[in-house]
Amino acid sequence: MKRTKVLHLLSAESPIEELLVKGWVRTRRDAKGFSFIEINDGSCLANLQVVADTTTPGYDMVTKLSTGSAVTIIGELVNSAGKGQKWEVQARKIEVISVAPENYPLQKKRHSDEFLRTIAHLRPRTNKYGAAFRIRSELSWAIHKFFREKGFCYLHTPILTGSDCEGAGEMFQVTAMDLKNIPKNNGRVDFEQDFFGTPANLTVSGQLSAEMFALALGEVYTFGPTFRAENSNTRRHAAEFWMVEPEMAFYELSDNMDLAEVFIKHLVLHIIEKCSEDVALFSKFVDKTLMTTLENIIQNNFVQLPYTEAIDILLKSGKTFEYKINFGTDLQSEHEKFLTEIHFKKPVIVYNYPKTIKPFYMRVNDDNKTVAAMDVLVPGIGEIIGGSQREERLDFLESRMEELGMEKAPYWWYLDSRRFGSAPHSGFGLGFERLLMLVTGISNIRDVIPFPRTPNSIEF
RNA sequence: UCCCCAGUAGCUCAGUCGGUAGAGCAGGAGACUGUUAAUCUCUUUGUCCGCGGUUCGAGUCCGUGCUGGGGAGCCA
Repeated sequence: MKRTKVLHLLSAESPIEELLVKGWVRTRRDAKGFSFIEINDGSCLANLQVVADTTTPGYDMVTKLSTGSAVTIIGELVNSAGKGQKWEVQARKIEVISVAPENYPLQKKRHSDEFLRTIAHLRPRTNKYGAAFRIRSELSWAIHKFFREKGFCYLHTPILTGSDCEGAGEMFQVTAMDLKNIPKNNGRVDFEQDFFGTPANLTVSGQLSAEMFALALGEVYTFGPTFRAENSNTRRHAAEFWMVEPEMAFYELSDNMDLAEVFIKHLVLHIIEKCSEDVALFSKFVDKTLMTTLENIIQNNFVQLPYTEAIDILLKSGKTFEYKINFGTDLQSEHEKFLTEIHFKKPVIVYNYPKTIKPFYMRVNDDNKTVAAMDVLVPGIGEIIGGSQREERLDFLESRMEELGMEKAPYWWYLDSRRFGSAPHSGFGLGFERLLMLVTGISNIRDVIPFPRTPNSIEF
């Protein structure tokens, strides 16, 4: 007999005479002569209630079924005689696959997120984390679906990179050298003897590679792991996270901003529709304002606000900020919060930042003071997307690199794209985990990553 | 890296003025019931984070280290 999943049983249209279901025991309630066993197999949030009585083959083992035990049930799907569920399984045979002993760490009660992080290998067995990781999966699929329907190519950019100054933060160095016996030349590390013959790092962004493919395939996106060796200790940062980076030929900044908005709205709507049961758990137990927040994102136009106007609003707010704001300073958390949570109360796209605080590849505007950059800020999370129109003019790009004291030689291939058939193009990077935090209301990035990596933490 | 807070039973926590520790849940035993994180009775469990100090006496006060959390910076 073929195994049926709990998800399908609970959404059955009619009774089923014989079925096979396997899963893990969430809880067991004994009555005189029979027991209720709740089974979860991960296919959905809800448990399946199984009723077994003393005549059921295997019943002698039922009383030993503890939370976490794995079982096989053969039985019949019938309308439940009790309240609280439509269907239940009347067991005909129960086989115990394994019994979880009394020291099984997950109990039938609420555990703190901090404790569950210490048992990250077991926490997906809880309602909350099961829901979070089902949503993570669905959100990944939704991203691919969105781009596929728009005719984007999915691009795999390298994880290992020889570029060491992409300006996106501290990088993890990668080497095949014996660290206990590093080859030296005149007292310096001799990278010529390393695997690639030159220093190598883990990628901090696939953008520069993606630009090359956008200028060939038109519209591309990457979706993969990204690494930052920043010593960041916050609930919004991880050393290893996933980033979505679309890159589009012939897109100008406004096209870029419009895509970012449509993208986020599409994904939020998708999750509300496809994961309603899991989302309901989060809005009930994790963040009571979640549905309001998500509706707000779907229904309202994002504010598109030039950086200079953002500065004006902040200056005229009458609020005293810890960090003084004026043209040329970057927006701090407190400023982003003010704009998204107090002033506009919805997502805000700030664009045209001073070129002094943005990287070399962003397109310089006609005022020669600002660049065509844009950051999407959302209430509660802050920056979720950072992007720009890229500088497609070779002379502008080279003089920017010179201004910043960058060595041009390693970028020969990047500059080549501006020599041969250069064209306006734009793109952005979206922090996948931050989007997950947004749609679940989970406030710590460590709780939306299966096995999170943060400073001093690489267990599991 | 900086600032703040916390660390007590397997888990979540309480512990007054400094006098050698307690509850709920979990575990164990029993009762009862188409039960819903079932209920009721009985019951086991402690390196009070480590080290040092003050004191007749420290879970409690002081110093220090470690771990965790929140905020800031860096950023997605």
